[in-house]
Amino acid sequence: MPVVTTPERDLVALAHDLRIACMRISRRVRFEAAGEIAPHQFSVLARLAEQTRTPGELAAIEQVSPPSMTRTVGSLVDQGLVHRAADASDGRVVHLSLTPAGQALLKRERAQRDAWMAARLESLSARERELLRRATDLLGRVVER
Amino acid sequence: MPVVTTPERDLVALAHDLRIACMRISRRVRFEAAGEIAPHQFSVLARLAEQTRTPGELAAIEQVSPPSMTRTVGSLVDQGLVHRAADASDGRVVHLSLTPAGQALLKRERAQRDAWMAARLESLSARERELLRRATDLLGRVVER
DNA sequence: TATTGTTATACTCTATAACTATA
DNA sequence: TATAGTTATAGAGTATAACAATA
Repeated sequence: MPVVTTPERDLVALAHDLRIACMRISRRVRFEAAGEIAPHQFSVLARLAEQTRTPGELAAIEQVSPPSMTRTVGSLVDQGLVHRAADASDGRVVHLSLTPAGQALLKRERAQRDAWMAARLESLSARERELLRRATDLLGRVVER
Repeated sequence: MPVVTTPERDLVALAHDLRIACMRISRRVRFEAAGEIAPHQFSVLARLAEQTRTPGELAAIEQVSPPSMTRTVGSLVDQGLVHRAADASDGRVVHLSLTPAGQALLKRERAQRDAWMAARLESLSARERELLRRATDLLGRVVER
């Protein structure tokens, strides 16, 4: 029986294989380069590294309820990783930012994850790395909002 | 100031960007193609689709404690997605497998995830898809055990 | 009255320790 | 005595509902 190859079929097959590859890498990074804090805490630190945010903003970005974010932030504050600051003009608002310890921890975690990934790529040829370089740029472009 | 580019630096930069791209895709698949069951339940169904396994094997593979797996499996059994069977010769052992409903649910979930990914790739040219095809194969080879 | 954030309470997933059944 | 699995209990993370403070 001949294999019928249509563009649609190719696309779905590629989508499947690519998704599996990405999710497998993601899973193994989280498992094998697991660090000092939980994933949801890491995620919040990463958001706060971009810019100062309020609890409400973080809850929306991370798609959790405000009470959950209150709890997560509270834990990070207790660990000395995040700083709470009052707003100058609106007494309801809280501004959250990373402490130096929070910045240092985030940097360590990221280095650990990058090291895991780099170790997988070490055996590749220059040509293969160039292929992945271009594929990475393409992926970034394709999934951006 | 000239940019100094060493092979090591390139490798780490690629590892970082590639890791970020993969984890972002993984995250968005889980968020935006979220289905009827929780991620840890999905993961167990996927393992049981490969082959019949015992609770202890699943706990080891998923890196959770045996009691946690007992609970997860219990929930899946209650939902009619997984079947428990006694071992013929060893009364302590339990064999777990997917029910038809479990197989169907797993198939639906995977189709939903693939559809999300395929939608991102739709706008790509044939040349770009070929690039991703080769990158996907490379990734699979690089991270395999 | 609307908004921001927290507290009250409950449910789920996780873990360690203890227990049951079997080998 | 060791192994496979479950039950007992407790610790996080999450959710909805109710509350406090502020605009």
